[in-house]
Amino acid sequence: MRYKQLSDKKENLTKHQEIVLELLEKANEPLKAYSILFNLSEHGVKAPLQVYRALDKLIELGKVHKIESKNSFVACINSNCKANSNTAFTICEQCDEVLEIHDKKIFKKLGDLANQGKSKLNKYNLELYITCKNCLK
Amino acid sequence: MRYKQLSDKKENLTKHQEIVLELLEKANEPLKAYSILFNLSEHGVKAPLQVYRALDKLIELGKVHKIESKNSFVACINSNCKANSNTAFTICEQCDEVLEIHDKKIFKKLGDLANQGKSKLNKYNLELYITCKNCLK
DNA sequence: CATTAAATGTTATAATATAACATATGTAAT
DNA sequence: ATTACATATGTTATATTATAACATTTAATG
Ligand SMILES: [Zn+2]
Ligand SMILES: [Zn+2]
Ligand SMILES: [Zn+2]
Ligand SMILES: [Zn+2]
Repeated sequence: MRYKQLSDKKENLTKHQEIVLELLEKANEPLKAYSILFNLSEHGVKAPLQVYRALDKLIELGKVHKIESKNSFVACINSNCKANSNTAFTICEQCDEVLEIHDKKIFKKLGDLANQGKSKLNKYNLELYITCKNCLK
Repeated sequence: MRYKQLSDKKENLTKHQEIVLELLEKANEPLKAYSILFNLSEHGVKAPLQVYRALDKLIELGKVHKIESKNSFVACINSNCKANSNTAFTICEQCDEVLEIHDKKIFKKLGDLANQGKSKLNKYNLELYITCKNCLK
């Protein structure tokens, strides 16, 4: 197996992958690809492709998720997401806060919705637009 | 109240709205906006905006849904979707078949996932990537 | 018919994402 | 260390998706 260390250890992300991930972790909110690009222009990231390639890899590693309905990206805060691309988020429509849903049974729950067991669930993408508890007050 | 008939009766869609909806209903699969545009160029639809405006209205009416992760649009086959923009689909990764999920309790089920009842679910977008029962064989 | 909201037409442009191809770098086998 | 190979980078151009801005038209209401 090639690139064993690069694949298995998070410390061995490439430079671009690392700074994109760091930026997303600091941001604590979804960022758009071009916003990442502008933020990192001082660090040698000069073209959209450099951002998209880093994002693709980070998504593949489960370290970043894409929020499809916002064309935005967030750092994963759930160590269980390592090897897949499932995403489940709440998004407050008032304050834009985005939180990753933690629910150990979510895969089963969503699988049940799929087709009463006749089909096989591979991956899910769930976006719940809410009014968060702070904004409800 | 203005435009009462236009708002309440599906027969009173505007011309563009009607032909876009008809195309989507005939297609039986998700179509992209520009594919709709090219398909309808013979019917006087000549610019992206004309498609997007019709789609926006149809989505607002619940007659069309957007599949966010595919930037595609489908006609609603569920008469219950009238007044909102909730979407729930299965998407077969092998054959690309897209089906709208019918589940009367889905709103409650997803609401439970949101935040143990501390937040208010307004709208959901669920995309389940599956291998459908035909492709499993 | 005057008022108003909604819909259309049109041109331009913004925002998001990928193609294509050349070069460089890290890993493993000989 | 040389070769082979996969992955990563750099760069330019282009494709795809979506909206801004503004003028004009159409349809319902009173
Ligand atoms: Zn995660
Ligand atoms: Zn909020
Ligand atoms: Zn529907
Ligand atoms: Zn299938």
